[in-house]
Amino acid sequence: MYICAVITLSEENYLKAIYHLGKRGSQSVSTNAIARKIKAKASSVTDMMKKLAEKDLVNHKKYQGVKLTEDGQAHAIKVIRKHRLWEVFLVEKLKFSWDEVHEVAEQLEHIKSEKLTQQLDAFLGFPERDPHGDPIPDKDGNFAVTNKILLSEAEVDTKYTCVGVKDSSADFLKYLNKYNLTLGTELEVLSREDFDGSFSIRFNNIRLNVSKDIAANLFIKPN
Amino acid sequence: MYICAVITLSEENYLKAIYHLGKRGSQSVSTNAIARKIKAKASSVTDMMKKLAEKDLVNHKKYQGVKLTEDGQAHAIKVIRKHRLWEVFLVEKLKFSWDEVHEVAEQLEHIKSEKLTQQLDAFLGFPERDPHGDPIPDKDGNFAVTNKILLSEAEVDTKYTCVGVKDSSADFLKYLNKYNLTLGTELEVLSREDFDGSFSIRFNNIRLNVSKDIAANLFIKPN
DNA sequence: ATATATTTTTAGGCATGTCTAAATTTTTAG
DNA sequence: CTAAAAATTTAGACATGCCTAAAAATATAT
Repeated sequence: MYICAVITLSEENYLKAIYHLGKRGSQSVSTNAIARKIKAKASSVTDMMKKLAEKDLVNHKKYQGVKLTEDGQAHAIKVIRKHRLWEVFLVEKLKFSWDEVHEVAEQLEHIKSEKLTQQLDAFLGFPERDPHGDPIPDKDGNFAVTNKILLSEAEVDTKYTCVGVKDSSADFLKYLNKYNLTLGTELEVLSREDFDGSFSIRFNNIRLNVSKDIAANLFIKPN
Repeated sequence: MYICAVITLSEENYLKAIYHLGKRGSQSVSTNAIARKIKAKASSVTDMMKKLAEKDLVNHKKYQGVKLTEDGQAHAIKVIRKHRLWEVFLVEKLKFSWDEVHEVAEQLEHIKSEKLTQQLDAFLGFPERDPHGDPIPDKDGNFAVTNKILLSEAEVDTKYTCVGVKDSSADFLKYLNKYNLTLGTELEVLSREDFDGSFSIRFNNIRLNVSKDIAANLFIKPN
């Protein structure tokens, strides 16, 4: 068995960013996109890409962006698995609200212990999704995919179920809390305004107008 | 309220080391002692002591060692609180054995989130001791003290209860596992050999000879 | 008391991960 | 097609936290 070089906390954050930006690591990602995500300068990203390429975690062609290698993708998925498991733990066991978990999970996702991850998974009952509706990879890196769409892409006069959020910033989640729009809520799309891209929806017997920005961050699936 | 400067992971490890070496931070600790504990060179310790002194976490008199300030002690206790709470979590909830928890707790103790610590404490039922018998500080930094002694200091022909371990290295704990010598076990001290400092003890109806080294690492209290 | 040994500090160097400023390559627009 | 704009990389710098080697202070032993 081959000994995996130590991957630092910083490197893990880059791998995760590249994974998310490149649609699960399948696409090539630009230096600038990574810089925005990581909140670092492009030059810092280039430096790090050289290091990750050296470790065979990404393929880097000068001026052409990077793509995760098999190894890089596998590692990114491990970090994401830990992040999402910890989120479930925080909400289910420690009574955190879904808008409070992200920051803490960002720290916990870097804890290195195979046994910890496995046992945590078992303790939580092998959950399939985190509190934001995102799928949790299993120990082999496989995870469920749903035929989810964004509310902004929904058909009018159709019924859906809310299954996830694209943006899990506290502000967005607090908005959903305010209107009791939780995952699993059934909703009907009543109309769409061409002028501003806003939607009128009905759920729990209330009618709500949501802006284009809200609609572009809420995942739903047809009933 | 005053804003506490960020304390790095490395700084936290030094604070913890000084706390343990200086008998809960009450005594002055030498540079070399810290270096041994941290497994770093004395010169690195001096560098770090300057930084900690700058942040008012230790008092450092040149060539005279360091002592924790109130702030430094309070912070060390917070780290120790987290370390011990996570150990309880790993053993009670995730089925870790007491000889496996240390390394993982060393990572988890640095996670920064007041709420996480408080909720974890509550989730575990506000435990008073960790799996090795060490007291867990409460949120204000107070913790139980027991009149424990080392087996090596025990009276012959006296009955005691095993309440903790001084050294919690995996090797020592595995030795105790082997003989089923768990915390809470009642034992009788039968004799002590002047020649090698070993003890003969009886517990669970078995008789066992333990070396000086074992005796110097097992805490007991009189029944 | 003084020479030797030990401890501690200083000085200078190195890797990590970041930055700014300048140079280079690629993309876009006229 | 070429000039300007945008993206990317290079070069050089800095803070952190560690190191080695040498100097300084303290402790120990005869």
